[in-house]
Amino acid sequence: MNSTLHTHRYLLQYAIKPSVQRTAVMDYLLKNRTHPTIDEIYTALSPSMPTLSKTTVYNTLNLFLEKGAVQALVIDEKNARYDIDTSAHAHFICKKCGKVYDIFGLKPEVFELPQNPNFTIDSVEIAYSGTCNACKES
Amino acid sequence: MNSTLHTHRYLLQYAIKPSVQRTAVMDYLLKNRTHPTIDEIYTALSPSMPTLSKTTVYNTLNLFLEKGAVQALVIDEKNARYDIDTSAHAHFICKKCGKVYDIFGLKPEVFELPQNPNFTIDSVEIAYSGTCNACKES
DNA sequence: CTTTGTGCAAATTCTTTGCACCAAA
DNA sequence: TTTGGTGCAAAGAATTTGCACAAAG
Repeated sequence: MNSTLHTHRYLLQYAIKPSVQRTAVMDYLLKNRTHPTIDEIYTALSPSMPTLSKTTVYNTLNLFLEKGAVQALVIDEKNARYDIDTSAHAHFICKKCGKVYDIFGLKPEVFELPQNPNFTIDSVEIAYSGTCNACKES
Repeated sequence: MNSTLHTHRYLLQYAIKPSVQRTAVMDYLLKNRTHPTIDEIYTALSPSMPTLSKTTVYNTLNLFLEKGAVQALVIDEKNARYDIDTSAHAHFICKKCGKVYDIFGLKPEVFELPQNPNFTIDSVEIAYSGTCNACKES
C-alpha cells in the first residue's frame, strides 16, 4: 500500500503544505505511536533520507504544533515528545527506562476541566509515573 | 521569629545535613510556594548571599529530590520547577506568562492511581493549562 | 585530620536562529 | 521568477561535571 498518499491528504486536513520531509515525518508519527522525541524521529528517518537535517525535524514539528496536528507532551524532563493522538487519554512514563505509554479507559471525570475564577482552563495533561514490568525484572 | 531553626529541624526530618546554603534554599521554598525555578531561587537569594553559586542551588535541589523533600514538576517546557507541597493537588500553567498555580479541591477520583498489568504506577501529576485572568486583560 | 560542601569554569545537551542554496508553482 | 522549504553552522539556554579550595566536626 502507498501510505504517502494517505499521509499527504492527512497533512492537507491541517492546512500543512506537504513536502517530502513533512510527509515522511507525519508518516512516521502515524505509524509509530510511541511519543517519539525529535532525535528518535531523526534517527529513524535518517538512513532512508540521508540529507535530512535535525533542523528540519524541529521546523516540521513546530509547524505541526502550530497547526494543531500534534500535541507536545510535557512528561519527560529531558526531551520534548510528540503525540498525534488528541483524544482523551493519559500517559505513563517509566522512571527507569524513560519510555512513555498511553493509558486509555480512565473514568471521564478525570479529564473534566474544572471551573476556576482566576483562569480559563482549556486542556489537561495527566501523567502517571512509576516502573514498567520490563525494568522491574531486570 | 527565627525561621532558620525551624527550617533546620525540617531538613533533619529528611536526613539532610543542614548547611547555610541548604537552609536558605529550603527556607525560601517553605515561604515562597510559587513552584520556583532554579534561577528564581538563585536570583532571590543571591543579594543576601553574594557568594552563593547556581551550581550549589542545583546540587541542593537534586539532594532535596533524592531525599524526597521536594517534588519536581514537569509542566514547564523551559525550566524545572520545584514544589514542597506533596499533598494531592494539581497545577495550572498559564501559556502566556508561564506562571504556575496550585489547584486544590478537585474530586479525589482525579488522583486515583489506576491498576495496570504492565506497570507499577506510584504517582500522578495533573497539569491544566490555559490563560490566567491577568494575561487575558492585557 | 578527614570528610563533606561549595563554587568556579568548562563541558554537554537540547533547541533556536541566521543565512545561503534548492525546489516547487 | 518568486515564494517558501531545507540544511548547515553558529548561537543560546539549561543543566551537569571536574576539580580545587573552604568549612565543619
